[in-house]
Amino acid sequence: MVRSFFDQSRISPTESDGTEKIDKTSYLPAYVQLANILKQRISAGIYEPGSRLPSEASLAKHFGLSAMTARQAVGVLAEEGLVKRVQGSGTFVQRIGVATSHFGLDALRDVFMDKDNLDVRILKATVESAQGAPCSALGVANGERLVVVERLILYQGHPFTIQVGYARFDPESPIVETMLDTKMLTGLFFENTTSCFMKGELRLLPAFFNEQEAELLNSKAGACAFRLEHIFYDFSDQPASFGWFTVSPEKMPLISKVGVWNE
Amino acid sequence: MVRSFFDQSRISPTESDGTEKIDKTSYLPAYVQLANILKQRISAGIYEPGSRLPSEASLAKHFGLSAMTARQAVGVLAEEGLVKRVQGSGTFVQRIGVATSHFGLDALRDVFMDKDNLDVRILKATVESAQGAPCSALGVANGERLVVVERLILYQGHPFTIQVGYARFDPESPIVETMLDTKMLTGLFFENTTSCFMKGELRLLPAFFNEQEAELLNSKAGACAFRLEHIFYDFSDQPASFGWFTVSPEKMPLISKVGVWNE
DNA sequence: AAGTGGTCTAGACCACCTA
DNA sequence: AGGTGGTCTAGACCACTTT
Repeated sequence: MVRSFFDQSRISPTESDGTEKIDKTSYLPAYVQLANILKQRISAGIYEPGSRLPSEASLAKHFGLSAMTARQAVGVLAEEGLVKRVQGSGTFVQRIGVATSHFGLDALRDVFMDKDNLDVRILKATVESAQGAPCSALGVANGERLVVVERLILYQGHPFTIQVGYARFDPESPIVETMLDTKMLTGLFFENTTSCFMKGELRLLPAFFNEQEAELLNSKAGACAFRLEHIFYDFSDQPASFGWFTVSPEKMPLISKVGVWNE
Repeated sequence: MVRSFFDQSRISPTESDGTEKIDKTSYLPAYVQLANILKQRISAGIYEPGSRLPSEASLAKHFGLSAMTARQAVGVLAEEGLVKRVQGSGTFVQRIGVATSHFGLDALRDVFMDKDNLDVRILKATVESAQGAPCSALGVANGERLVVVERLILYQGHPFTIQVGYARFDPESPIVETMLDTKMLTGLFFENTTSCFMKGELRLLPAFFNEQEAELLNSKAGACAFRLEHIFYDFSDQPASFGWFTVSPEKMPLISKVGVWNE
């Protein structure tokens, strides 16, 4: 059997003796303690990938908890993707793999939240005829007038990203008002403002810097970059705004951990 | 006041009359029904961004539910990022923005799960001297021997992605065994196999196809692509395997929806 | 002190799967 | 039929924030 290389003694030098208890006086909630015990057992190979976890009822009984608390513990592992619940059947240990993973825009959020160190320069703010991607993204006829705004966003004094934004040209629209606001930092596409959008769609794409972008962002033309496209919809579900951020992968690393990391 | 363009009458043509009830005979769980009511109120502007949701206790009372059930409903919105809970203070409606978002590798998962339509060709399987990225990623000395495997993965008969993988050369290691297995599909980096890794780290990068990749994947050299790097660690927390997938953005779209989409 | 989210209990019933 | 996860109740106490 191939797995003989990975028998228990080799897997888990710090063997788990099965005597783990829940410390009800601990500041750590019981469900977190149980979740940690389960994680440790998974990482030690006691619960192998593909196998079934003890039922929530038996966990509750064994650890002296109520069923809801045991369930909450299993829920932690389920949210982390370590385990998969199947109604009527059981909870099964998942094998780790590249596809069970997701990437958050934490780096972007951290930068946008740190308002004190943010600065914005308007590179361009005009009205143009619609054509190409913005035209189809906003669902407007070719040649219709669109507001175009380009911004250079600096973080801690250094160029961070370039944003390009399009919107239908409507003098009464507060979207256009906001787009043309020079204090754009407190404007669209950031959490810290009064937004008039209820939903949006983001798309992450690989791209490379053109010469202008490379110069503005202190990079090299042709270097690879992320392009984060965004479409926001207004209250009548019409696409109201389209645009994208261009940012280098160094400034927005997309990293994801899978499996058991905290033991 | 700028928001005058967005007063209630304009926001919500299908006004919510506040008479929503929980149908306890419905097949839809009560907490889902309440979550939907809350979402609708948010999308209708009844709960504006930044404002506080009714407390879980008052929701429970108003809708005739127990506190736990009301809490579960609010939890749905919290998981979706529509709302943020602050202990001791309340639950607040979040404004939508680019940074409150995450991208899953659904497309990759769908392909890797559909084993019937998958095919793998080994492009290369050799032992080389370590240098460069694989060398530092695996934490081995320059010049140490590494197993290198390159695979072309086809989906429904068409080239889908190229994978390159490195591992320390250890004749006894089942990792190497698995890497050199020509039936690699049922091998490493996929969920549907016996894995000997307990944790891994993924990194998503922008890249472009080189000539070989472009030819194998029916694309053009210089076209932008995603590069999904992966490092897996063995039971002693040593990096055991390093590699990456190269895949075109058309075949692995990374899309994320934010805000209220189901009304 | 009052209100809020966070945890927890000891039950209960249901939908689903497997034997 | 029995086991499993999924939902739900009606309480309780705690930690934290606001007043």
